[in-house]
Amino acid sequence: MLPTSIELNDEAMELVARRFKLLSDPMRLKILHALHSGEKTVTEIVELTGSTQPNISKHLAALRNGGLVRRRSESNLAYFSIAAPFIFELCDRVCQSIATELDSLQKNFSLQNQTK
Amino acid sequence: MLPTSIELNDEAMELVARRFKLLSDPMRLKILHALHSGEKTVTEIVELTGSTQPNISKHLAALRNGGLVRRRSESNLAYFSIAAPFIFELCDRVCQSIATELDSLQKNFSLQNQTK
DNA sequence: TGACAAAATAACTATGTAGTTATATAGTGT
DNA sequence: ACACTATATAACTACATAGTTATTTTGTCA
Repeated sequence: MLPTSIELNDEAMELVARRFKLLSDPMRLKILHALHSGEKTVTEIVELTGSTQPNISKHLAALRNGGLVRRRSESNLAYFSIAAPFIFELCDRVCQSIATELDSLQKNFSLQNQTK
Repeated sequence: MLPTSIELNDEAMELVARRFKLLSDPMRLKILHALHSGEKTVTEIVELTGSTQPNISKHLAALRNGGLVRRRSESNLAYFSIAAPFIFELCDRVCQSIATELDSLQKNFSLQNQTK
């Protein structure tokens, strides 16, 4: 019987997909963006994102569960911070790809509009 | 009235999130993985992934719509290929982060089991 | 034209999840 | 103990989407 390298692959894909999934929501991206400048309390994040407290708490729980943020308690405040800075590399790379595509769209548009 | 830099930000977050979302599904990752070694027909991808033809066609449409793959017609075959190779950089980076975390888990486990 | 194969699409089901509202928990200061 | 604030959790709604089955479209070849 062959070793199930296919199944191992499936598990790996699952793990990777789950990570990307954490980054595939605009509100979670806003939270991570808010934390880019340093740790923040839940209330601060609520204000920065314009969302509601329960919603932010839930997203923070997901991000924490996925290992992307860290939580620290002080008095009755919860301070959250980035635990996996590499996510910003990912975001930058994606932004770059988007910018490149917009650029070439623009270029094509110009070419189309050139008088020969 | 202030320029709505907040709203622009929201749009950017949407764009980035949508890109990550394409990568947040195991089956789509398997498809992209299958295309890593070169362009493939739909039927070939179906066989490599073990999924069904309609499911693969739908995922391919999503990936194409998101600019990640390209489609080429020849006779009555549809050849798909990678249009945005940078996605492999992203996947590699994520895999790396997972590996690092598994490593440190392993290390912690060893430390716990050390006799003093 | 008719039979066949490849791929796309439609309709449907089932599941996941973002956001809301209401409530519970926990820490602080009086 | 009480009031107050910060955060977490529960229950719910609404919507998106992965996968399935059935059907349609399109090209090839006889």
